Amino acid sequence: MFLSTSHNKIDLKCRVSIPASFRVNLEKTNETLILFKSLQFKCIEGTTSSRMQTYINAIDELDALSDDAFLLRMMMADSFEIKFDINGRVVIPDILMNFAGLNNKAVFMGIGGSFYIWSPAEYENQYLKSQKILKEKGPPKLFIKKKIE
Amino acid sequence: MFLSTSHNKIDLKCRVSIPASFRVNLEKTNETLILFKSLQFKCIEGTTSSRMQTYINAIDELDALSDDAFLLRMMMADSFEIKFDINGRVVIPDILMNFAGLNNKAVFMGIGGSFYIWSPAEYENQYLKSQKILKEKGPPKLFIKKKIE
DNA sequence: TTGACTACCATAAATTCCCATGCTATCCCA
DNA sequence: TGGGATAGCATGGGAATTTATGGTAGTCAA
Repeated sequence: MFLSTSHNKIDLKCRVSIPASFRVNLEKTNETLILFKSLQFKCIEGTTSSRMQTYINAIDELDALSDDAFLLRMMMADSFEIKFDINGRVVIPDILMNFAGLNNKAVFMGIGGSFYIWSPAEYENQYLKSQKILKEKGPPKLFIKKKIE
Repeated sequence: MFLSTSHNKIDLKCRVSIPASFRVNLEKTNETLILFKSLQFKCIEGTTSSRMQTYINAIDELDALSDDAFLLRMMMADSFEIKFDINGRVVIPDILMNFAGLNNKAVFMGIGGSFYIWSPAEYENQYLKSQKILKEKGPPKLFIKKKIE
């Protein structure tokens, strides 16, 4: 489970500390870290090797010529298997730095099965957007249902 | 089940004792504690890891582009897996301290499957509000029905 | 031989762990 | 039934560990 949010610094070598709780989550299951371009947002998505494998398997299930299959393959193409240094830091590939508009700060946002890496500005946007939706539409249906039961 | 209310002190390190009865409830089922921003109130909500896992699983079931999925992911980002010290104390993350307006006192309020942590002032507000509704509208229908049966 | 990349070392700050203390509720026996 | 012993809980403090981050030396390829 990837949870919580934290703001870490990216140095001149594009190195950044992965939050300790995320690292523990990976080590616990002996998984490697995969980083790739988010399909929905201007951010990097990080996940476990095994979860990535399920995406790959999903492609085989799809119509090989479908748009979905096409998109998933493009996603794979910009995926990177990432190694940690002894202090729990990783180097973010240039392609991903540019894609997410990252510079010298990264916001790590755990979302359960994976996590996002945002630029501070983009993170702020998304956070405000969520507050707006919450105000206008209220909490998710699922959440309300579960609570009453 | 989390029941009853208690007032505990938050020290300078943002540590606070979780009421013993809540702790027993977690230990009994070997669950870890998750704290997150309430979606409805200006307070922290506490729940079990397994309950949080059901929300996470739900995200995969939802339309990934929907508002509900978006809000649930944001909820994960504002959730923290919390460890106890040997005395049953936890550290409340800064983000949650600020969100709930907590300072040096916390009111724990069990509500069944989860519990709330309020600032004393906010708790007082909510309590008065509930008393007012009770006076004007009487007890909830659900409650009356249960009692008669 | 220069530039990029990797592996490792160093350090300050933050966090965690554990021991100690005081309080309160409970128990037990005279 | 009263009063002291006991156990569990809430809280304070400080030592030990971990984390985030800066830096350097070694390595490989162009």
